[in-house]
Formats: sequence, C-alpha cells, structure tokens
Amino acid sequence: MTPTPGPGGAVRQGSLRELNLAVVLGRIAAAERPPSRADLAAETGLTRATVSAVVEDLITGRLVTEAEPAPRTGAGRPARGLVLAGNGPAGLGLEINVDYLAVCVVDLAGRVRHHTVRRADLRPVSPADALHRLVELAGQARAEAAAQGLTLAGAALGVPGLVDDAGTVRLAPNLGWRDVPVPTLLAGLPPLTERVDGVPLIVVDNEANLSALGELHADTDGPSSFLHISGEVGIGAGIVLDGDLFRGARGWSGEIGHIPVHSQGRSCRCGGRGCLEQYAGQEAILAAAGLDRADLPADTAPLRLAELATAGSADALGALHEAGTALGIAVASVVNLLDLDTVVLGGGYAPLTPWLRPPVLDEISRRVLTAAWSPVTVRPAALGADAAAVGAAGSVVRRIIARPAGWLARTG
Amino acid sequence: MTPTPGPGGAVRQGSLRELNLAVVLGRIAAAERPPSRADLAAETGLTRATVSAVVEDLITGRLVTEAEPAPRTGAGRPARGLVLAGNGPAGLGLEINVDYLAVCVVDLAGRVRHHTVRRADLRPVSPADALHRLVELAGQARAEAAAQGLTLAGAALGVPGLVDDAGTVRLAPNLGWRDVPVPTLLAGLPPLTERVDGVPLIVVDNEANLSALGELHADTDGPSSFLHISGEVGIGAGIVLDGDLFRGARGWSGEIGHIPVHSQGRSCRCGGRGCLEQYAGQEAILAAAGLDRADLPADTAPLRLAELATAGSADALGALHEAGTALGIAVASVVNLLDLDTVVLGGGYAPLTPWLRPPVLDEISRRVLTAAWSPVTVRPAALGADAAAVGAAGSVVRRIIARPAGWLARTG
DNA sequence: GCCAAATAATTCAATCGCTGAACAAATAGC
DNA sequence: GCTATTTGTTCAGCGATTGAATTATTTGGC
Repeated sequence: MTPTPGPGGAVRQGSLRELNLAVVLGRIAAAERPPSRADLAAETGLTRATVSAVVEDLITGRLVTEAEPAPRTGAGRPARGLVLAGNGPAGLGLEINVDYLAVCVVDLAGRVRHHTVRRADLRPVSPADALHRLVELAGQARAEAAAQGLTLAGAALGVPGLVDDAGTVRLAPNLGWRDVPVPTLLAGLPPLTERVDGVPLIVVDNEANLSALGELHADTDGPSSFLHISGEVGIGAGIVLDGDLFRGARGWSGEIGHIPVHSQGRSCRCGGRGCLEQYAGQEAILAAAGLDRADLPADTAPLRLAELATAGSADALGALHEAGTALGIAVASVVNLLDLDTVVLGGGYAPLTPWLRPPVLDEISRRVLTAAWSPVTVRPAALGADAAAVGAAGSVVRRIIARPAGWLARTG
Repeated sequence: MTPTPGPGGAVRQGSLRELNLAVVLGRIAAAERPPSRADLAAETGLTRATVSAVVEDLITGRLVTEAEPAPRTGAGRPARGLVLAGNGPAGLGLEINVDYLAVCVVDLAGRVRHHTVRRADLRPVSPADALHRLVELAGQARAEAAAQGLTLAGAALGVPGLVDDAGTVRLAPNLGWRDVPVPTLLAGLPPLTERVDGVPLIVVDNEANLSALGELHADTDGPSSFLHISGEVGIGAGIVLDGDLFRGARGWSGEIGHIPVHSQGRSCRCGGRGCLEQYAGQEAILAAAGLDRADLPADTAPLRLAELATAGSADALGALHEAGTALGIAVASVVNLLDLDTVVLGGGYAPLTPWLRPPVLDEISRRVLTAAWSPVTVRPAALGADAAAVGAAGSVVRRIIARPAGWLARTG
C-alpha cells in the first residue's frame, strides 16, 4: 500500500501528485458504492479542486470511469459516481500445478474476465515444456483480453514451491523441479517477455502466497490480516498482514508443513519427526481414511473425502478429526506467535472445513491464551482450487492500484 | 518508518515538508559518520537548497546539531557534519518486573543518559503501590534529564504480561496482575500524566516487545528483521520486521512459550502438553540442573547456571542442552513460518548463549528447509537484563525520529 | 410553473515548498 | 597568491494544493 517515493525515500514536488493519485484511487477501489468527487474530498481531506484534478488524471489514464447511474440522495446537483475502469489495465495470472495449468485475466475492479484451466499431469513433463504450454494459454488469454478492450499490465506466475528473488524455482518437490530459472526459460517466448515500468512483465511467486492474496482480493470487506492455509500435497501458508502479503527476509515465509505437532510421531522426509504434513497433508488424510491415492486425481480427493464424511464414514471422519487436530496444534502456534484473528482454510481444505473446523477451534481455545478475550475465526476460502491464478492476476492489479503513477506514465 | 500523512492518507502541501523532515532526520540517525548537507542531498535526491532548509528546521527544533570536528576529505570548503542533538527531546523508559523496577532516559542519539534499577520483590506489592514507587523513580529521572538539558518527550512502560490498546494489563501471571488499568492508576500522579501531541505521555507495552526494540536500537547496523527471545520465567518473543515491531492484530504477538515441542510431554498450566515453557523456561532449566529456585533471585539464576556450565557440571550442561533443543524446535517453527535469518537470545538466555546455541542451530538445520541456502544466525542480545527499559525509552525516541513534525510543532 | 435552497463540480488567483542556477565561503595544492 | 574544488546559501521559477467564487443541476416549497 505504501507508495514508493523517489530514490532515497525523499519526497519531491512531483511525488505529491503521485501519492495523491494512489490515495484517491485506493479510496475508489475500497469503497462500498461508487464515491463522488465530493465524497473523496471529504474522506481524504483534500480540496474538491484537487480531487477533481486527480480524478481527471485517473480518467484519462483509463483507470477510472464515471458510473452512469449515480446514487441519488437528496437535493442538489447529482453526484457522478466513480468506479474502477473495466477497460483499462488488467492482470494476467498463471499457475502451474501438479495436475493442471491455469490462466486468468482480472480487471482493475477485480472481476475475472477470462479463465482457463487445462488438466494435465505435469510431473513427467519437463519444466521448459510445461512453460511452453503455459505460454500458449497465455497467448490466448492476451487475445481474449484485447478483444474485451483490456490491456495486460503485467503477469504473475504461481508455482507450488520455493522461488527466489530472481524468479528461479529453487525447489518444487511435488512437481519435481529444482533450480528452474523460469525467466530465462521464458525469454524469447512472447507474449511474456516485455517489460513494464522497468519491471519484468512476469513475476514468479509461491502458490500459497498468491492464493492468500487471492483471498484478500475476493473478500474485500474481510479482515486485512489473516493466515491462509493451502492444503495440497504439501501444506503452505500465506500470511497477510494489514492488507499486504508478508514474504519474509527472502520470500520464503509460510513453510508451515514442518511444524512439529507430534514430537515422537512419524518421521518425515524433512528429517524431523511428527511434522504437520505427516498428519494433515493430503496423502496422510487419504491413507488414514483408507483411500488409495492412485485411485483419484489430487484435485478430486478433497471432494471425495467430503462425500464420505457426509455419508458418515467412520474412517473418513476419523481421518479428518486427526488432521484437524494436527492442524489446530500448528495453527495455535502461529496464532500465539502472530496474534491473528482469522484463519482461512484454502486449497483442498476448503471443502473439508465443516469437519476440520471443530478440532482446529478446539486446539486454539486450549492453547491460545488470548483466545478467551477475542475469538479466532476459522472459515473456508472464498476462491476455489485455482485461487493462485486469480491471486496472481490480482497481485498485478493490486500493484497498479497501489502505484498508479507508473501506469499513467506509460500511456501518457 | 512510514510517516503518517494527513487524515485519510492524503498528502497535503505541508505534508511534503513533514515527510522530508522525516527522511532527512532518518538519514542523519542511520548514518555511520556525521553527514554533511551535501551528502544528504546526494543520498536523498533532494536539492542542496531543500536539504539546507530542512536541516535548518531540524536545528532550530533542537533535533540536530552541527558536529564541531568536521570530517575532512580533500579540497574544497569543509563540510559541517550533522548529528542528532544531545540536548533535545529524550525518551523515558520504565520497567516493572518480578524483582526490580527500572527507569532510564535515552537521548535522540540513543545514548543512555540516566539509568536506575531498584531491586524489590514486587509480587506481594499491589499494582497501585508498585506504580507509585515507579513514579517516584520517574520523577528523579525527569529532574536528572532536565539537569542535563534534555526534555522528556514521552514515556513507555514495559510489563511482563499482556497489555491491551488502552494500556490495561490484562494478565501478568508472574507479577500476579490481572486487568490492571495502568493509565487510570497513574492519573493524578505527576510527572507522567501530561499529553504530548494528543497522545498520552505514557505508553504501556509488553516487556518482550520492548526488549526487541531495545536490541534493534542498540545494534544499529544489525539486521532490521529478527526474532528476539526473552528467556525469563515465561518466554516471550518480540518480532521485528523491517525495522518495525510487529504487534499483531491486538498487540499480543510473540506468545512463544506455549508452542508444543514435545506433544506427549509434561502438561502445562495453559492446558496443553509439552509446551516450550516446560522445557526452556527458567524454572524448568533450574529444576533440570538440580538447583532450587528459592535459593537464588530470578535475575542471578542465569549467571549461576553459566558458572556451573563453565565448570563442567553435567547436570547444568544436560539441562541447557535439553532447553536448547526445545528452544530450537520452537524457533525452527518460527523461522519456517516467517523466514527470518537472525535469532537473538535475550533476557536470561543471553549469558547462556554459548550452551544454547549449538542445539538450537542443530534443530534449525534439521527442520528448516531453506537453511541450506542461507544460514540462520543465532546470537546473544547486546543489552542486558533490563533491555526492556532501554527499549521503552528508545521507542519514544524512535517515534520522534520517524515523525519529527510532531515534536517541531510543539516547540514552534 | 417558478424560485429558493442545496449539493456537485469547475475555475482562478494565492501560497507553499521544491528546483536549478548563480553566488559566496572556505580550503588544498601548486 | 592564485586556481580548482567543494560546501552551503540566495533567489527567481514552477508545480501542486488551497480557498473562495462561480457555474451546473436537481429537489422542494409556494
């Protein structure tokens, strides 16, 4: 959210306009109903004159448009409502996962304008090949966006693994990737090689992080600080603090899967014992429920489990209780450490929330000292399985809203 | 660090100067050697003319002074170095702990200008009485500060417990406090009742948080993101991210003492089992080392343990190893979650670092996946036992440096 | 149906703070 | 003693915000 001033942090004369562009646009984006220029002036403390000038810049830059049906209130000249433009810049979101590729386009207002999921087992496919297929989908998405009058302002790619600052995937165990230099592999493959505002068009990030951002985006009046847990084969968490993703010193935050929950329990491939993943990872739950993982694709497993649990299968219920307890122990540690009041169960956990929530809440109320004063909410994610793609596209849009000056400078 | 613009986040004409005052003052505070106006202009990108104007404001506001011995380099007119003033505003730091009261005064440059510790067992003393004694010490500190030409610009009080936004101590188990409304009790007790800049003069915060801030303050060229762990009777952690204390949704972050490390282990008063505190808390370590807690005051216990360990006592070494392992398990979870690269052992842990560090590092390298690529540093805190008081005073000073306009508006 | 009150948005001179260039100050080296 | 060099200040110019006045557009009362 913090707009970046000039080099060295100093605020130049021109930064003033840049900052106010961001403030006004941010208000328009966050508003419940389309605000008028006068509303914005009252909210921000700026003069109506200034707001008018700022809004004019935003309108000519295709970031904002006037809403036709102005909200009427009483006497006086009717206000003209301002909304985020639906024909300006848009974000391209990409996702590579174990058994599908996803691409989507999200406009400034957060609406998903295009969405494609292509199922394919990507484990036997080489990284270069997988990226090649993805670029093909991206090309279609770009054409579709153009047809809708949108201009892609950037792209973000989510992968289920650790990504460093340069965009190299250091390790994606479930995909079998190791030290894959995504930007290099994408070089020469249009349409993702351009640069926008000095920044490469494409940003690579962890899937769990982007899913958390997607949640923030999807539920705009939800809390701005929460823990989002993606339950896939591995377990990843995205930490959103004050409306911003917390990435850690090197962008590797949220590795929650190896928090020890049963210290003398099953040994884990990480070298520790009793890691969360051994009890609440997808394979562990399926095994405990007596299901064979080979029988069903990873993305249908949670739904199958939910069916069984609804039908009253003792094995399934027991497996979910055990998983929920383990999850609760880990979540309690996180809540104690960060004092968050909302936990979102995402990815494969979302459809299982009815069964996971009770044991999770149970462990929290037992272990979190402050839970007595202010309760912790545990709820399912608003977005579905491919939240990461939507979150990726949303992160692009988000950056434009936080710093509109960069976009405006491009178009002139 | 982020200076607060006007209401609604808007940047008014005058905010420009406010922001640049903060930028320039921040640079002077962070510089290795006294920078000249020209240096600041080069660093920040502002004009020398602007920097001169800003610096003039800072000098007349007694925040900055010109250093006499200017650092010479080559030809040309000699620069005049700028340093934080030693005769301007200062922060008052207060601490109430189980067996002592502490008061200190820290000037803008971070120098401790006054420091008093009064030993007393405060468990049998009523909160009102304890605060009364503290106010007495604060009065002496204020007189002392005035004698040195300093003006107290605010005060912060650290307590070993949970504090809410209003400054009420919700729970301080080791002190026996529950729902103690500190600001109310202090009302009517000068010299801590005034208001500065609309904010009450005194701020109450958790001791572990303030100790972490003290560490940030004491080691200015250290990293700006770290985990600071205070090992007292309870175990508290302060999380510093990017030079700012992370407080959580309600200010109750850092409750690390009840992370489960041995799930089927000793049952804890919190209701869980195998909590960290049961293995690495001061009482647990002493018991494991075969020492009777009643024999020695809490604040000398760590030193006694260090003596025994140095002398090669098998009991002491075993106790420290067990504590270090438990601590390592918990710290590994935190590092996995937040991706921090530095862990500071503070409070009672500081003198025990030589024995705690190896098992902690051992658990980290075993459990933290990313530790292979970038190692985690574990080191003792720079400040001693009453780091909280210094950190409290430092937090006051820190606020002035981050937002000098407030102070300047007071003095005119 | 017409006028007054009310609210929204724009226009314009004034002002505040930064910029850029010219200038004064102070020192090292030749 | 003179020149090159760097620091810090002065001053006109300019961009962005401000505040008041003006225009635009509707509701409500007579």
